[in-house]
Amino acid sequence: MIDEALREISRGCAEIIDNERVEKLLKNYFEEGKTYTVKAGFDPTAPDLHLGHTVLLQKLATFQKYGGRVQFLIGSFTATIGDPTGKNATRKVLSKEDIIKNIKSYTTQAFKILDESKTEIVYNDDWLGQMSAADMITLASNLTVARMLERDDFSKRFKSNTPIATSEFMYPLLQGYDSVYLKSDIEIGGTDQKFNLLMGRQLQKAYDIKKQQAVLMMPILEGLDGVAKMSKSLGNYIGVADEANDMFGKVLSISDELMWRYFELLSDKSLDEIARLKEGVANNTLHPKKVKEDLAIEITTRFHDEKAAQNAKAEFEKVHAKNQIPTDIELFSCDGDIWIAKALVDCNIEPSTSQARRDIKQGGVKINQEKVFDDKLQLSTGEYLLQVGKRKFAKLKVN
RNA sequence: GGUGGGAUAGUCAAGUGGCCAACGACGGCAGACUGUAAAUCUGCUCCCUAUGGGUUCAGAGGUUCGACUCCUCUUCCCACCA
Repeated sequence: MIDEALREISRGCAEIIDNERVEKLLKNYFEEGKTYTVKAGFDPTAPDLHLGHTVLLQKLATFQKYGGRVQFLIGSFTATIGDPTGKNATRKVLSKEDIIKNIKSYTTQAFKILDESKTEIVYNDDWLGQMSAADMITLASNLTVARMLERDDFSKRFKSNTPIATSEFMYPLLQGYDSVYLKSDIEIGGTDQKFNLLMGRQLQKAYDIKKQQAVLMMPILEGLDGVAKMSKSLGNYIGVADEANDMFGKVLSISDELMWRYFELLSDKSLDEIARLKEGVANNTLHPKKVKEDLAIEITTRFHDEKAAQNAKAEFEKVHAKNQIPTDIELFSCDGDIWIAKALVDCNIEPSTSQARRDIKQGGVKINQEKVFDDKLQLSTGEYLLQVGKRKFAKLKVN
């Protein structure tokens, strides 16, 4: 039992620090029914979760299966500083109102994966906001500047003459102090959080918490480009709240290489089964597209439902494999004749008339399925199906 | 506090009086090829109904026929010294 739980917990993990502690906690749970706390922090800097976040959430859900009580920490205080991790510039600081707004959509999305009854939502504003200047100084004395500058992200910024705000130095300390306050047994986060996560252990020791938290790190999920970390600001993400069609399409657009990564970190399939699929693709008994489709179905089903996922698949085939037009196309209308470039801009499928003209000249624009090359074309009364590239569509009714 | 260096398009980064809407790289968009994949190749990449016009090189002034380039002030960043 314990072994099975351990295996499931360590699946996909990049690193576990203090594995013994994890084992002990599990043992206590299975033998005496004792629960334990698992902390994970989330910065409400963006209102929407994406699959990168769900890697952590799924891991938390696994812990919940085996006696873990999740401390879902909203960094309501720390968000006002901005986590410097992995950033090469000081992050923009959020206003209180933005944060509150973000939290709500954040948690509803999270509970698509987490068991709400085993989750406690905590805000670090509650304790960090109470700290006095003296408390801060005491906290800060736990860390030297030299150590801080050892951090890769800071040292890079330092070397490249990118500014580092002093407040950013406080970030790891505050995150670590959260673990002190919450007396967390385990904390999980991305590998890029290692420094911050370990700070929790160090501070728990400094503040005389008997047991230091175990730390479990998950790999960072690459975004759709397969290179950079999935993030909203880079636009390479699949959002939890994405429409089924988008979600399906986005998964299918990832490279074959990246697909295995997504399988490992996002799929519920067993590692054995994934290995089998991989082998099948390698020896040509399985078509990679088929395998990717299954993954897309699985992920889409998780956030929508089976039916929506199947519809998305059918829609996708229709639009892309058979080159037909999608079912739902946004309809626009205008009065009087309209210049084609202007029409494309008005329908939000081109950013500027200049860009529209360029695309037209390059054969990237279709009207009613026919390529157009005349960038001076006027559309007179009637209904038109406008298309830019492969995936931007709009219907326009000219009155 | 002192001294010196810097700020250029989405990002990095050339340009040091007219040849500059500004080299190049990356990113992005479109086309070809495909499995809407990847890789590759080609074109484009400030805005504007455009062989032309407009607004750009941190901000404000100035010198000049002409400024991203020179001068002054301001803001921000960096380095060294204190």
